[in-house]
Amino acid sequence: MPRRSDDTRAAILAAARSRFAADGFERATIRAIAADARIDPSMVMRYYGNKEGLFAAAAEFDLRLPDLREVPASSLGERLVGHFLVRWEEDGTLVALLRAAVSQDAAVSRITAIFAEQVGPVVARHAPDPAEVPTRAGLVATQILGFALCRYVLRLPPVVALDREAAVGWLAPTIQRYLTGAV
Amino acid sequence: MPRRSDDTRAAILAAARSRFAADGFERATIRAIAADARIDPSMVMRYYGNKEGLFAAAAEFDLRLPDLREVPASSLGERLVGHFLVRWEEDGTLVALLRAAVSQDAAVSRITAIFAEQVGPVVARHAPDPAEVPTRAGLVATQILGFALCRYVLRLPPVVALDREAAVGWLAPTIQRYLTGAV
DNA sequence: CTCGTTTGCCAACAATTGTTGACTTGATCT
DNA sequence: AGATCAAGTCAACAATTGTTGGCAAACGAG
Repeated sequence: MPRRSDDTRAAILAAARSRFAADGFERATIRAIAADARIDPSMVMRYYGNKEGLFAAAAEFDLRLPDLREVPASSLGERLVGHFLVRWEEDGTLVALLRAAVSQDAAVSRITAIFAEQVGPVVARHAPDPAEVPTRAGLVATQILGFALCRYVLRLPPVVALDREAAVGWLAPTIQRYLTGAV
Repeated sequence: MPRRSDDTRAAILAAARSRFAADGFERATIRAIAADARIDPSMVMRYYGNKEGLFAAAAEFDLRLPDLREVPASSLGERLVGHFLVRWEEDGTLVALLRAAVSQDAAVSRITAIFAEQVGPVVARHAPDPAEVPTRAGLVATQILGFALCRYVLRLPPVVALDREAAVGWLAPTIQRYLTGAV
């Protein structure tokens, strides 16, 4: 059932995502988030319990990986990298997670879970050997998260300068090999 | 000339590196660092000015990349990845830099500088086209930093589980292609 | 309308933080 | 020995933080 405070809750969540993404967990203060949402800081506590609860709510995230069963195995890397790039840019949540992860165990668990539960199955469907699935998913994480780190958090100039096409061109073969390449 | 306080200064720096690496910039408090070094917090201020000054001193870092001019171009990736892994594990400074980078502009500049000044020349010596050097160095950064992030900061289980040999086996071809591969 | 519940704001608390200044100890040099 | 200066200790400040409880207004059910 819809509550009268749903707008406020949503405003808090949106402000929290943006602040967490921009400043990380500790530097994003509840007072700043509340100011962005134009409400009193105490409302945040009422609706989300405490700062960690707010983060947990703001860090809810679905990669929305498409169904790749009909995609030829050889263009898997390309499709995956393309999807990641789009998803990363349209939703700041992943950046918030990444920024918070360095000091927030909850964020680490969330990232771990995302790669295990959402990327894992895709890998499982195409990896040569089931025993290698976690390793391959982990390797995919190293390249995808590393690219996101350099592009959206560190903002290394040459990595920021890459357009989407070039980024896919460089990263896709890497992901492809981590998914299906020989050990 | 050696000062009588050199031992104290070194103890502060060591404690700072370890705390920054373990907790990140904001959660590593001066009080905790001083306690580790068994001195008064005010000594930190006296010798390093403020917290940022302490971090700047603690984040001094040299990759110590070996001279790779005589290495055959084809085993460049392998040598580089191996060196990175060793360096990363013997010195916590890089992890401290990585952890601090999400909220500390100084750390970002330092990482940017390290890759531009220390990795850049290696790339320059082997890249087909000089114009591509920054891009290629940036790509190397995405994979190397991504691996370090997943292994030492996030501690993703499958990435932690890789032994050095396996890690080199997986990453070396990626780095090799970013260094010398076709665009 | 009336009552209870929800929503919101205000002020304040306790803890922690980086940082500062005054004071004491100890070594070094004349 | 006495003077000088670095090295170290102690206590406190000012600001910021997450968090709490009380109170006023708005709403919805009866």
